[in-house]
Amino acid sequence: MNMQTRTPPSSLPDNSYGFSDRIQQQLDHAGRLCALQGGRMTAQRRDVLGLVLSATTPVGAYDLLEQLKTSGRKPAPPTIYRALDFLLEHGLIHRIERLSAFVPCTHLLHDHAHDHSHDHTDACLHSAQFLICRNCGGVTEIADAPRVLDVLKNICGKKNFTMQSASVEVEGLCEDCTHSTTGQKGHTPTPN
Amino acid sequence: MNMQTRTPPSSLPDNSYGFSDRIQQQLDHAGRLCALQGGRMTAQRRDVLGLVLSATTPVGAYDLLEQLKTSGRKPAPPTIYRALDFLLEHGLIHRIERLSAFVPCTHLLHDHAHDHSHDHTDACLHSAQFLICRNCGGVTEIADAPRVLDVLKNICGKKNFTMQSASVEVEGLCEDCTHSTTGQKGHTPTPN
DNA sequence: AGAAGTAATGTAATATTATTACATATCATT
DNA sequence: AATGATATGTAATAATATTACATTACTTCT
Repeated sequence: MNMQTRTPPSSLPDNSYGFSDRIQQQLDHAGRLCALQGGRMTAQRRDVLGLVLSATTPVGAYDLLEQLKTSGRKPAPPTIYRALDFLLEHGLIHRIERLSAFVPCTHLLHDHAHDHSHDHTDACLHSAQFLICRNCGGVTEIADAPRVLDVLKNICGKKNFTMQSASVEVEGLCEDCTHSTTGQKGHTPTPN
Repeated sequence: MNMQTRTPPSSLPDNSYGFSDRIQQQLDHAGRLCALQGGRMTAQRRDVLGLVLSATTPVGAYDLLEQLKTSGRKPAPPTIYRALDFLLEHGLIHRIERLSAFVPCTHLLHDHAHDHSHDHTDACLHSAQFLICRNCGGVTEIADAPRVLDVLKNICGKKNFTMQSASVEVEGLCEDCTHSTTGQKGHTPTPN
């Protein structure tokens, strides 16, 4: 292996990055979700997901690459892209096309008291809607808007188009940035 | 200048590429539209738009670059990106984020017997919806689906999000490709 | 027409994002 | 332990996009 990093050895599962308890819970939940789909949540993938979960705004692949380097690994682009592909395929993250960057699926971010795995899979796999703020860079997933997807399904039905995935990206100014006159990156986007 | 190309000098407006009559009409219409917005439709921009109009599937920036080289010019990337930016800003083309490629705005493709300029500007500027076929590469703009945009506006209203632009991209199989069992790129996408 | 200012284009270099191809290692099962 | 499948390492390169600065062309004003 190559685990002679500065991070102290831990009995917890693979916490090379000192992820917060909350994020570790999310990671555990993600692990369960992808196990259900027959996927293997390796340490590498877990770390990448953890980094995406830790960010307050979408993260680029090469950003992640840099961050991964601070651990004991020396990853190259394919490493990160493979991890991202895996996470995308299992609906754990989404790609924001307009930013070439990645965010966690919102379902991972909320409470996991009950088993919402079915909801998650149904709703998130390869489809998502986002509000992207041009000022603060914050991105909000609008998972509570099934209507959008319904309308799209309807249209596709009429046109005999077989929908496999869909993305909706709205760019503009979030509530906070709309009201701030400063024109500066005036606030921290509401964290995930 | 640099107009010693093989293309014979023409009395028609800048038809370096031998665009069809239909495309020239569309180009003329586009010229009128962007004049209304105070834009200058130069020969370069016209040629780029013509090439986008001529393609049956979305075209990448570097594809266009190659094609432009066959004329008397020796363009570099900024040339093409500037032209594309101009055309985007004036709602004459759209960018398909998932493909990093460009298509003409559907409003240019249909008949221009009457003045739909207002419709065009309202509807196309910075917002569009697409069905993207993974098999044949064809892309259909669904301009007849204001409902999608309405739903989005509604959501943004509730969240106090100021929408500046929106894109909806649905990926899957078009009607023809859904029905063809071949698994091959079995047909030419319905032309623009 | 000539001068001045603005808008557009040319050019070289480089940044950013993503993939290919092939070697090695790890895991799960027998 | 041997096998096959899955995952990761590594080097090279492809594809997409931007920066910074020089030059040219258009427009307007006198």
